[in-house]
Amino acid sequence: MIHKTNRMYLVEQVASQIEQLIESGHWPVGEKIPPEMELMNLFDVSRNTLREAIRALVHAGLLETKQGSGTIVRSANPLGATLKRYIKRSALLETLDVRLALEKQAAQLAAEHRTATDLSTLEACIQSSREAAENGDYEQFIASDIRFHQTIVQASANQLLIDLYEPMVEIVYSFVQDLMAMDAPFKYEEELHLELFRAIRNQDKVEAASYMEDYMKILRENIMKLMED
Amino acid sequence: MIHKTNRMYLVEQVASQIEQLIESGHWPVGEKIPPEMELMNLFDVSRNTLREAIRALVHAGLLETKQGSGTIVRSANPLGATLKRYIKRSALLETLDVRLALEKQAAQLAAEHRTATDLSTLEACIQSSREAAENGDYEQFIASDIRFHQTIVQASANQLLIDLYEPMVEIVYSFVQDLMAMDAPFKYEEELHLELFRAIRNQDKVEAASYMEDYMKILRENIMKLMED
DNA sequence: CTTTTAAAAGTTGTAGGATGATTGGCATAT
DNA sequence: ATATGCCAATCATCCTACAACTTTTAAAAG
Repeated sequence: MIHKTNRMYLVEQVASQIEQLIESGHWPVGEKIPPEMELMNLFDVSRNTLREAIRALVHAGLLETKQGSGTIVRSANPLGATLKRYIKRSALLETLDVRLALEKQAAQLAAEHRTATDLSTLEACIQSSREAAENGDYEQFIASDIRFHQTIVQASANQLLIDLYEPMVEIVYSFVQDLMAMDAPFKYEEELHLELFRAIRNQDKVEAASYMEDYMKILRENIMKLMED
Repeated sequence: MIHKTNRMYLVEQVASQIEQLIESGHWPVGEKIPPEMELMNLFDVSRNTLREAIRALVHAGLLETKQGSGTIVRSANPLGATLKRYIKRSALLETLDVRLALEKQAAQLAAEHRTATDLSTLEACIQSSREAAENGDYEQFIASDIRFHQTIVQASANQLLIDLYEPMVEIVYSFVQDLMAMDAPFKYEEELHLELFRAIRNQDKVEAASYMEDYMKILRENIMKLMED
């Protein structure tokens, strides 16, 4: 059996080399990459070929071009941009269900793998959320609540789970923020967060999942209430 | 507050128009799209601009170009290709945990929303799996098992969940298929599948989730056993 | 008439050059 | 020191040409 000469076109070669440079950190996020002229010489391709490769990565969310200025690395995670665009067009309630699925699993895994650092971060978030709720500070409240949940997902030590969760929670909270801007009342479910924290600390998977489900149920109800306006 | 004039470059305009044509089904999956010359006239852009747009969609997995032949629509789901590439590079056990998360949630939602058609499809899959297991027919066994689980996810009626699950299960089963090709013994957990089916039919969310978890545990153990070689 | 072969047309891949649009920095003038 | 205008750098778009590959067509051979 002779393999079909799976020819790799120049554009693909260049694109995957650039991708490699980004993911390996040789071209750090936020920094400018060399101008087209240099890259043409570096990869020894024409301008068209190079630009097609760059355009592909721009569309994928890895790069960002600014006419007259240059091209910068926007992200090192190819999944983020695509997922975010997709989730943005999905129904909020569907997104919430998926978030529940991921975060419930994350809570169970976190109960297994949580480190001392994770636990202290979680405690700090709860503290910060309480203060923000008392002061009526929306922004700080949302920020520390996000960090609490992100910490749980991070503690799961499952990179795929982390990468899927990240864009999802961004979208959900941007909705929430829009809604809250209309001066809606909000209440911090401190006891629930504390119970969840304790379950993870005590490595009790079942309890952790259960409290997470309770929290999501309340969040869902709150969002639906807010959406009625 | 003056908004930054978010200028939309030609390439992006063309790319998003093509995306639209694909997602709306005007350019069906598997069919050829018009050649570059026609598209240049259609969108009134130069060949370079058009090609950059097409290249972006090729990289995203929506299109596929074949030199000398033409360009065909490869997929109407922008998420699929990116996710698949990503999952392929993830650890199998991490992927399994995420799959468990999604499918457990799917089972609960399916218990709520399942239709009569879903139920009969599920029954047919169980029947087909049993026959395949008795005859030792690997391919049919895997095919009908996949269809069983896909049907559950479809029955959840959550499009985001479906789109996330699809590439995941493909990767997992391609692993399984590779492993099974080495003449490994396999056993069909019929009773478990039946219980899961009954729970969904009876709209018992808790039972459905529980049986799904049991199944995933067994699948995980089997895969780990196979991977030891 | 059928099959084989070769030419031609069609299509995407790559190259190179030219011009327009935007940005950022530099030098000049106030 | 600040403001203005000029200039260079950089990306965006367009154009033409040729190469590589595929499909179709037509001619040639049997």
